[in-house]
Amino acid sequence: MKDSPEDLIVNAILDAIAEQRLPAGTKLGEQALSDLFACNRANVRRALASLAAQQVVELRPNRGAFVMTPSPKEARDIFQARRAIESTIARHAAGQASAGDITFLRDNIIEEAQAHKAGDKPAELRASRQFHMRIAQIAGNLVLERFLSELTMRSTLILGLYSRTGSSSCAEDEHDRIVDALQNGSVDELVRLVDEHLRHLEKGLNFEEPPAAPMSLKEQLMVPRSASSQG
Amino acid sequence: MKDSPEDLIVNAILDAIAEQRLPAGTKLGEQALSDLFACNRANVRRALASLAAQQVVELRPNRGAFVMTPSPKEARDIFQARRAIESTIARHAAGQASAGDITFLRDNIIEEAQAHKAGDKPAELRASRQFHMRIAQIAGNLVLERFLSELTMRSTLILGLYSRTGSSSCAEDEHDRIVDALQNGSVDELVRLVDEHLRHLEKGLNFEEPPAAPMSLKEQLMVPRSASSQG
DNA sequence: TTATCACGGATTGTTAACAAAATATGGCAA
DNA sequence: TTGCCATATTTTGTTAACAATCCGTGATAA
Repeated sequence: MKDSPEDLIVNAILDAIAEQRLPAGTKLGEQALSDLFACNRANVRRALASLAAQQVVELRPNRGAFVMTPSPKEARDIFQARRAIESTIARHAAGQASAGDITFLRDNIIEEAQAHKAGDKPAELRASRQFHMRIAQIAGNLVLERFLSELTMRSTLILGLYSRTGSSSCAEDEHDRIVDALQNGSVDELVRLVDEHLRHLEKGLNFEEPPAAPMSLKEQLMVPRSASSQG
Repeated sequence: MKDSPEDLIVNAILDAIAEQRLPAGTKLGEQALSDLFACNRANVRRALASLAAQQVVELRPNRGAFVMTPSPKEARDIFQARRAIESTIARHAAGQASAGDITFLRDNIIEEAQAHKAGDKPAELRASRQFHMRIAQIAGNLVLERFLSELTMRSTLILGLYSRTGSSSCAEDEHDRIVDALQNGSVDELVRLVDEHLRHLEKGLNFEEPPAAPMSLKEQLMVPRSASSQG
């Protein structure tokens, strides 16, 4: 069960993105990563290639690797894909949930609400993502589960770029009703709720104002004068 | 527009798999690949990491890379996922096809039929795959298009492992009717036809007899005694 | 004959050094 | 001060050599 150094890097980066500790556009330098994980650059390189294949990282030749910055069009595609995949997942998960699954989901909703109240954004995002992924596990289709894993990851990046202030709180009650339907085994109701939930999430996005992309630690501090608020 | 050596390797392997020139289980030696593509092993390694992230290649530590051998369960998951994704694609493609799209698809059907008659399996598979991928392009969702690309690739591997003899010929007429519905813009009809088409494809699989996996050139010739037909 | 074990060749995994490219720095002229 | 250019440093890309592991072969013993 020992993970290869490459998997370690991949998972660490995915976790960081899932909790919005790594915002879109962040540069992922090879040296920095190989120092952090105490391994050689070859492993870092393979890890970045894997992440690039999952569209979570952008590989610019001779420039390096950057956390992907989804465009509005990509955001639209991703949520459309999520509706397609999560609807199917819901259809197959309905009535399949064990008692343990239901307990997990109920607890998860509480956890997310508490994190939200406490202003702990990483914990809130992690919980929300776990909610969707757990239902995918219940459905039992590993392919759809993997696709959704990728899409929720990219959704987190989108949220970080385009979400309106405080728009994620409306989802709490929806998660509750989804578990109700999941437990009752009312398929059509469940599918409807999931689809609606995702539409609400997408509606909470705002593509008007620019992405406001922070690039790296250094660039966050050393902003070119014109973009600074100071005269 | 110049491709990096890594992309070159990835695409070459994907093409080979799509045309069933590389059967499931084939070993992809690093030396062999770096010789073939006249590049260093580092690039080969990154290419294999990308392919592994797409589940097209299996990376066994200290053993090497092998073309993925999908299990029956995986086959089921993959076709289930295809129905979910291609239904959605169909819904968004209906009525969106240009004249050029229709021409391409009609020609493609003829091409596939001719290849089938001529017994040219690679050409037939390539055409069939192009048919599905073109419709995905018409739908205009890059995420779903990429997912489908991966799924069709893996479907080809499944076909190579589990397909009954001559079960792929029934699909010709179905493709025709799909283009009809696509052209007419009759959404529900199109979705129904696509779903049915995929169910027929899946029904043509036979999981009873073992995969009969050829592993490498050498192993195809040097079969252990018990598996040989000669006494 | 059959099973086990040791050895040699081949393949994968790791590391370090080098080359090429891009970014950052500082100086110069307008 | 502002814009431009040459240079220095950093970072990515490439290559080769070395270490570790696995596979096939053949010898040995029951």
